[in-house]
Amino acid sequence: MFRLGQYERHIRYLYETARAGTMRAASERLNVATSSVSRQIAFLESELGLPLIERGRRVVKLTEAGMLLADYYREKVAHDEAFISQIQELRGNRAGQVTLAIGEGFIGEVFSEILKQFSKTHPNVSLSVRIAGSNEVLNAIREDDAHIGMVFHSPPDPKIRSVLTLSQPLKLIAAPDDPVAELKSITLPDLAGKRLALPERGFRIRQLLEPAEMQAGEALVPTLVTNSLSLLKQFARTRQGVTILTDIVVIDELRDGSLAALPLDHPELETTKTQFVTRVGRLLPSPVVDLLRTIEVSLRSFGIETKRS
Amino acid sequence: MFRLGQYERHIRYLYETARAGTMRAASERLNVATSSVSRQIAFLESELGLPLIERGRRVVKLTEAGMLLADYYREKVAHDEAFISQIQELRGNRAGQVTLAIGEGFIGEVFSEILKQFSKTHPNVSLSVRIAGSNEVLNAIREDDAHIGMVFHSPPDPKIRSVLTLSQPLKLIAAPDDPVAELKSITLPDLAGKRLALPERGFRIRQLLEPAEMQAGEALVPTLVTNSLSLLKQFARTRQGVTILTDIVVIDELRDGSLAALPLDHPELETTKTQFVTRVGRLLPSPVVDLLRTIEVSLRSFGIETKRS
DNA sequence: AAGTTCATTGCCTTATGGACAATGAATGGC
DNA sequence: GCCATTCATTGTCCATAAGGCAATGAACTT
Repeated sequence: MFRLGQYERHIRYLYETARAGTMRAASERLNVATSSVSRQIAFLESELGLPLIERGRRVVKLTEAGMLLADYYREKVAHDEAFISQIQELRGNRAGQVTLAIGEGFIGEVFSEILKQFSKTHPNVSLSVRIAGSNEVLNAIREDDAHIGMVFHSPPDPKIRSVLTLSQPLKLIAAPDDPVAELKSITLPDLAGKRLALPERGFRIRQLLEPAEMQAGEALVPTLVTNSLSLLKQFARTRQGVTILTDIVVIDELRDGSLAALPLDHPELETTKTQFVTRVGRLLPSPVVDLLRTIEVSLRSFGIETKRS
Repeated sequence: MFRLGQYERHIRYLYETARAGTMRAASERLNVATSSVSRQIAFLESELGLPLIERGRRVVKLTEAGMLLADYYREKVAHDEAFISQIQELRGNRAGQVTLAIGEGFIGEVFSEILKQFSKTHPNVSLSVRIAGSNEVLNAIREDDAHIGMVFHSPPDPKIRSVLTLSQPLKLIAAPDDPVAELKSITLPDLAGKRLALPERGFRIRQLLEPAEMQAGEALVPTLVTNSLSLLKQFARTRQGVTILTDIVVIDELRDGSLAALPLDHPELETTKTQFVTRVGRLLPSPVVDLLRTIEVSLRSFGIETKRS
């Protein structure tokens, strides 16, 4: 099959010859010998099986086929330029795409504030945010379907690297006027009599609670089990009972005082983390690095401690 | 100054590598040694000063810059193709290749008649027709694997341009001597008692029916579910029951009287379209444009309304 | 007709792409 | 957790296409 791409040089020589009027002038502008120009054009003609210039005159004139080629070349140059300017933008980090995969419950005012801020400083970067369960998030990271993942206490994984860690102990979440909200902290056995809402088994929170229950010899008996984190919040806010979540999930409510949080007195539950993760060995485009930095700075400014890792 | 044209080969290798998944596979398709592919890509990266592929994984994945290059290359190839067809025309023989990607169910006597007609007027153009599901069709268009796609009611997509639209309301299809065939039109609730055959979930027809069912408060309970449209037709023709399709799928049977169609009385289902689509911004080789015109004219002569768009 | 001004051709040089083989790195099977 | 595969990279050598130079040829000027 005929590959036009092989002939870029040939076509350029033809084009310059047409512009300059003679091969000699073209060869000067191109900084090559006239013989080269002549040869390349002749070769192109033989490949196409069509004459491209009308010979035997003082100034070179293109045939119809030659003009088609010239038009083609002009467009190609324009196309190339457009592409190069895209690359330039990319070099300057001015453009690109960043995809995030975020565990449920992390989106809220704080998070959208962060994204808003990033969009302001990187107007040409398009952001894509996908909400998913922990395992889906990790999978998206492993498969490079997302640059950054945000998950709660992900288990170590040879393909996953944690780049930013927030200490996010599990806490008891209650309405501010609930009597327990007065306490400094609370233990699992203390929860025995309380009405409790928990996420479904399969949520990482449950997976962390279970061994702790075993250890404390106290099985938690939830009144409500749901896969909706906002239902859990509502359960507590409307004083139906209490629930167990982390700060960042209820940060909006903590700030406006519609919910209160108190530490759970249990070593395993106080050391849980929320992590921003990427794939091990993945080269991150610079806008992604910028976003990570933005996240770090913003969280700090919201009073949330972060740790690089 | 940086001349992109010098790197046609390099970019092609990169592109094929991305398509094939590994350099090795690409090198086979390109009929060169893997080492060449590796070298050319590495060289291109050093010239651009940007990484193009993410190393150290089983299947090669392009970086952002790599994707830009792939897009660039696709367009370049399309551009080249268009140019070559111009040259062919100049030579006098209208030759070339046109590839179609067609949703299942659209092939029938009418369609093969159209192709036959086109072949007669363009004896040197080779036609390639690929039958596929809606999503595959759209993908083939996005990747320039096909010039023209034919799909049923495709959702808007920034890379897809609809060039020809046929109004193709969903209709109830029944045998002509089935009592329902006497009606002027029918509503979804009217179907309650009927034996019904439907395509599998995942077919666009089902995706359109579902919201309509919700809206009508009437879930359709199919007797038969299949991924074979001809089985659906047969189901109706042999009086086992009725099905839901569009005119063009059963146009042969409507014309010879072995099936009847009546409108479904539902706003969403009466406005569905069948579309001929191309990639946005693709410069179409002239035989492709000719084929589109042939399609338009032929459909008209078969009494099917078309609308350019 | 002679002198310019180009284009073409022959011959040699050089740079680039490619083949092949060895080495390294990562993955999947058992 | 180790071994076998499967790729990718690197070194060495070779073929070839493009370029330089010089000689030749063709067309236009005066």
